[in-house]
Amino acid sequence: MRILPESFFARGAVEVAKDLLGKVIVHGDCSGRIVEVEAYLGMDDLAAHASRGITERTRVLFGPPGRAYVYLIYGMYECLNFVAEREGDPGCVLIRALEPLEGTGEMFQRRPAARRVEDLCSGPGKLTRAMGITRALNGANVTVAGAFTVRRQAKEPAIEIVTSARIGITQCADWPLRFYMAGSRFVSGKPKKGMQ
DNA sequence: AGTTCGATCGCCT
DNA sequence: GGCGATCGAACTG
Repeated sequence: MRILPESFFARGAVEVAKDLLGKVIVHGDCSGRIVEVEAYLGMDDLAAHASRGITERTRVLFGPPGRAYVYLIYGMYECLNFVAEREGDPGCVLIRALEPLEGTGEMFQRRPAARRVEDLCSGPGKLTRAMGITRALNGANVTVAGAFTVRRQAKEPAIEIVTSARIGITQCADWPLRFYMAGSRFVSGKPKKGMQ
């Protein structure tokens, strides 16, 4: 698998978000295929942290692309984003769900509440816990060889992308910036019968 | 210095 | 389908 270069991330957040579907996040011995993402834009997107301007927390969003933006939500969960756009231009992609590939034993140890593989990484807070991704990785460059990277498989299966509104926000709630793989059992949400 | 509330999850009904 | 847990960032005075 090849590491995605910085140029992959140096594009519009929506484009990067859609193209990240099917790519593989590797952290240590664990890896997972991205099946659900959300795009967060710049100043006009009031749901995006970057819309409030540069602060200690959001600084990495205004830096070079291909960096991890990891922050704490609700006092207990971490969320993983990858910075998009060119340096100085904010925009990022929130990773919402993964299909676990390698290291599932380690993932179950970190998330004893998960009963099935489908529950391991089916949400932004779940996947960071399962993969062992914390704020210590905030600002990390994922485009260079190391323990934390995003990769492209040699043979990428064709995927169908479904678009919807983003989840759990109040501002700009109707913007169609959530993307997920059609038919995947690993996306977040309720285990209802029928599709989402 | 104090307050508000959030890009969530898991347990309960 | 509702709600409690739990804490840091950002904003107010």
